[in-house]
Amino acid sequence: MPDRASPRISSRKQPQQARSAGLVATILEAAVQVLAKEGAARFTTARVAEKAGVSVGSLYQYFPNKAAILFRLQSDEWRQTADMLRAILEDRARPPLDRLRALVHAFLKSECEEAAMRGALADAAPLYRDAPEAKEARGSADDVVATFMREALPNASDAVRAMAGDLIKTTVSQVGKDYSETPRTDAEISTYADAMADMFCAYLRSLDRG
Amino acid sequence: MPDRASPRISSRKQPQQARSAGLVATILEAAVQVLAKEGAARFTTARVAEKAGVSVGSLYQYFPNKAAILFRLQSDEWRQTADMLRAILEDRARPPLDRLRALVHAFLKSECEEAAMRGALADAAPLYRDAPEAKEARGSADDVVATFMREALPNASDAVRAMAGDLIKTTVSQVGKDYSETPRTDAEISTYADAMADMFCAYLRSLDRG
DNA sequence: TCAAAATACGACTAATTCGTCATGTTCCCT
DNA sequence: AGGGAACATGACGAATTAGTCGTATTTTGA
Repeated sequence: MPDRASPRISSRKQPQQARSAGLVATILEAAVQVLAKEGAARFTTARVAEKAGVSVGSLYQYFPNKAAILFRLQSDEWRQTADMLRAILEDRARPPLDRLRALVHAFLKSECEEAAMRGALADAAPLYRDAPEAKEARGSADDVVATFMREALPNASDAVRAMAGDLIKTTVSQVGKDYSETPRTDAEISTYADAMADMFCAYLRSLDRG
Repeated sequence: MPDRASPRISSRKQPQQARSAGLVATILEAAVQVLAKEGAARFTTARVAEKAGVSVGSLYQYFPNKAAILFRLQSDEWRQTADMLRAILEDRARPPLDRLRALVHAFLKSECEEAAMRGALADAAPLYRDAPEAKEARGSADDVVATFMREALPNASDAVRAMAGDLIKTTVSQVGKDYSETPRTDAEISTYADAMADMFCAYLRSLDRG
């Protein structure tokens, strides 16, 4: 239940010359830094512009509003991790549960990197999450998981598969966010990932048996 | 990474006459409604005061700032659900895994009630979560879970028990929040709770075996 | 070369918000 | 009854913020 309206978030205009393309990149980099260092509450267009060494006016020429910058950052994150996870899940050479374990490790590790920025981005979620563009993005991971679950649970019903897939998806994503809120060593991350993977594997095996 | 400082959040003064005690109650009720109906972004002291039929000045006599109201709401929630969950986990008459299942059901159901208000409260978390008072509250659930894990995993090592307890705690809490973000029927909630409980049970059984 | 298009600038406005304080009202106790 | 303490009021100040717009500068292409 964020801001009243869900204003458009799409790009205002596309950069056409080289300098403006660079400017957009500069703004996004500055946005990441402001978000990580100052937090969601102090993330303002003015601060981003200043950090980028650019005027607010220029900023608003390529982003219609503040939410658009945040959405763009979130979008880029999603694309990046989605690609990574898809590559793991679709590698049919490995047994399904192996892939699941690899996925948990990769995801948890990725969540723990740039944790400050990701946390602040989550804090700012109310500003962009209700935009129509954001809703579309959510649905894209579903088919990949569904395909995977058919391989992992050949003997289960569709309903069970859907439920299990949903549960794993939600668990990995939400627990990952929570876990990454405090700093962790690589060893800790790996141990925790193994525990999560153990849990999923035990669950899927029990489902597949009956 | 919320607001710069973590200002005091404790009560400014205690109500001493009956009318002011009632006033505090009225304010809290109004706060719940504003939070649920308007969302975190539009939760302001002025709006709460208006909804309560009270002046801002009166509000600030019992709450030092806006965060204090939010923290109080969150605090009350925590106390309430913590009591409920403790009662379930400590009922030694039932087998541990039964209790765990009951806990998942109770928690998920509770999360899905007043979901709008709880969601908004979560959105506002950056405002109060770094206050010292909030940090204390977190640690209280740990012993209950630890005790339970000793019963549920008599054959496992302490390290494994701690990890499993942490994982279950985090999963229930985080997945519960995520799941309750969209409206659910009782049947859906129950099915999902069963799936989660199945997962935990399968995990704990596999841990206890080896 | 030069005009038009694209880009960059930053002072400014309108709106919103938190929290205070001087003043008025109600309650309690003797 | 009446005096002091507790309580209640709401206009107001100070601060912050999102986004605009008229102007200046740079690039492009003919």
